[in-house]
Order: sequence, then C-alpha cells, then structure tokens
Amino acid sequence: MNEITTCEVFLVDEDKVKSVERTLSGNRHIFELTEIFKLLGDPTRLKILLALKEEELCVCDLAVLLGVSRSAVSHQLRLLKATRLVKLRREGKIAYYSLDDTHISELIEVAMEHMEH
Amino acid sequence: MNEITTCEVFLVDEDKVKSVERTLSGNRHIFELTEIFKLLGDPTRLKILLALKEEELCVCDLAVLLGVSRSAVSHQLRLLKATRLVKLRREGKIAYYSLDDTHISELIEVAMEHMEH
DNA sequence: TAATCGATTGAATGATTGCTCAATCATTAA
DNA sequence: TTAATGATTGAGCAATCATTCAATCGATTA
Repeated sequence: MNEITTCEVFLVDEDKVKSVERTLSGNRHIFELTEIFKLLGDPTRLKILLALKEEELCVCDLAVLLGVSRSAVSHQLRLLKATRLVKLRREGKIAYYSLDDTHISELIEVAMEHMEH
Repeated sequence: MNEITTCEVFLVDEDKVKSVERTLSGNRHIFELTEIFKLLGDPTRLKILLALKEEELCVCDLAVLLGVSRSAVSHQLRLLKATRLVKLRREGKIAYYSLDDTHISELIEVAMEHMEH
C-alpha cells in the first residue's frame, strides 16, 4: 500500500472527489482553454490584441507601438493567426492585421473590468 | 535613417498609432492581466481552479484528482496563493484549499461559455 | 518521545518559449 | 530586370517553467 493509496483511502472525501471528477471529465475544453489563456499570458501578444481591438494595423505599426522588432511581432502574429485570433488582409507589400474573434475581445474586457476592482 | 524610422515615417498611419498608443499607455493593468492569464494558461493550475470552484479540497485530493504528485500540486498552489487566487484553511495536518477570488471563477466561466460556441 | 503522515520546500532537470539574427519571399518602384 | 521594402521564416540562444526527487516541517498518534 503506497502513500497515494493510503491518502486516497483514509483522507480523501470520496464523494467530493467523485463529484469534482465528473465535472472535470465532463469538460472537454480544458486543454483549448489553457491554450487561449497561454496566448493571452504574454505581454507582447496581449498588447497586440489590445491594439488590434482598436485599429487594424500593419506589422510595422505594431512593432513601433510595442517597441519590439518586426520579426518578434511577426512570430507572435503567426501564433495568433494559427489559433484564428487575428486575421490578415494584404495590400501590396503591407499586411494589415485585425481581430478575428469577438469572443477574445470580450474576454479581455471582462478580465480588465475585474482587474480594476 | 534606419529601417524602423523609414517605416515609421512613410508607412505608419500616424493618427491610428497615436490613438492606440494612448489606449495602451492608459492601461496600467496590462502586466497584471498577463500574470493572471499566465496562471490560467497551465492545465494543472486551471484544473486546480476548476476543481476548487466546485469544492474545498486538500492537497492530496487534488493530486489524486489531477493524477499528479502532491509536490507538483503544492508548488502550483503556492503560486495561486501568492496571487490570492486561492486561500488555505488548516485543520490538523491537512491543508484545505478553496477559491479566494470570485472574479477568477467568473472569468473562467466566461471563457468556457465562449469556448463552446 | 519516537514514529507517522500530509504538506512544503529547494535543487536539479528536461522542456518550452520569446527573442535576435540572418536569410528569404513577395510586391512595388526605378 | 534590379533594387528596395515590408513581411516571413528557421536556427540558435538565454530565460522561464513545470515537474521530480529528497529533505524537512508541523501536527497527530502510538
């Protein structure tokens, strides 16, 4: 009998754990949720999203705005595009990015409101 | 004249950038926001929070529930406690954890709702 | 007091990540 | 066609991170 079994048998409130277990296993979106939160959990990416929430902007605009290289911006935009958080409109040499997901915009707003309390 | 200056002078829509710049600089909570999102962006931590949203649980319960070691759970709880997302109630040898922030609970729910659409 | 047990902690480790640099692509202009 | 320019890409690097392992703490119990 190892430690975990001991703990499980004698200390866990089995009903509580079973109940929570059902809730967790019934939630198939946990991994996708963490992926979204992970994307929002980096200052560069969050600023990009906040900026695009205001205006459609090109890579160069964003780089100037955030004070990072265009390469860095491009790398992050690639991630955001892969998860359909931003979309791209090409006009000649210039790539204009904008938000492609109103949910994200709302999510950030909810988080910001809560932050200010 | 380097690349960035060139780009700034000839290609940026200066009004748009100035406007967005004001919005970004007016937002003092960006860093705190990313810290919160970063915490939610890990499966172990998100599952801990989802579980504690249902029930008050001890470290051992959580470890069994998530299938990770108690040490790993304890390390993550430490982070969540440091940012006041969870709180701790001691009863003898056992440490019972619960949510200490209703905002987080709401934030996760909003994110989950959006996820399902 | 000594042993037990849940929890915590610090060091070490392997994995991930965000950025830089250089090369390249794609489009426009000379 | 060549040069210039905005954007993209891949390799490499330093920093961060999540976990494991072992040692320890604190409270209960024998």
